Amino acid sequence: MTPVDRGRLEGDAVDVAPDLLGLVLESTVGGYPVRGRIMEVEAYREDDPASHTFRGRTARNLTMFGPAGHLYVYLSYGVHQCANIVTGPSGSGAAVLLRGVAPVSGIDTMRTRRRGRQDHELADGPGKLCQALAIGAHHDGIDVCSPSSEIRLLDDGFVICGAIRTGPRIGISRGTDRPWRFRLPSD
DNA sequence: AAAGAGATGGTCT
DNA sequence: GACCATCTCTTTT
Repeated sequence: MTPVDRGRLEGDAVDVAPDLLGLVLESTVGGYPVRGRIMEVEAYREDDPASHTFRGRTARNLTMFGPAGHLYVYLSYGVHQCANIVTGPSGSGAAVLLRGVAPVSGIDTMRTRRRGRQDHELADGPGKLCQALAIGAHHDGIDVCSPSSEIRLLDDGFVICGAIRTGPRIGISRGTDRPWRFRLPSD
């Protein structure tokens, strides 16, 4: 279980996105360690009409224009938090949306935070994984490559079995032709 | 099994 | 004032 090197995240979001599959997202919020394996992601970049950065810098999307390896957190539909890993060279306005993780450890904490749900639906959506890992707006901008961060990205050497599935992104109305959604089998 | 609708608030036009 | 990078519950086939 080693930290992910920032250099691995500095490429184009569309190339980095499938490389994030299988990595481990860890949260130590509240002193409860929780780990989930990244099963589904989507790439967003500045030249992309579906991206928050498409129309340039704003107060909200500033983190996406910053250095790779930081967390971009935003409020979706006024209800749910969504978390992204910033990618690309600094200033490129790109990130990878974390759409789903599978519990690796701390599953009891996840059950508490997502009371009433079956284990397979603890973190199988962008809003759900933020609930399960207790990721909030105050985590926007934190460095997931730093050992001292509450939210971290780790590599446990997991080897992907089977082909990565790709397809159009979910929940958007523009840029739907870009097949920038990536997921592991058995999600 | 699939489809529909409400919640709810920040962001941008 | 419109538009959401969603989730859950309810209703309909």
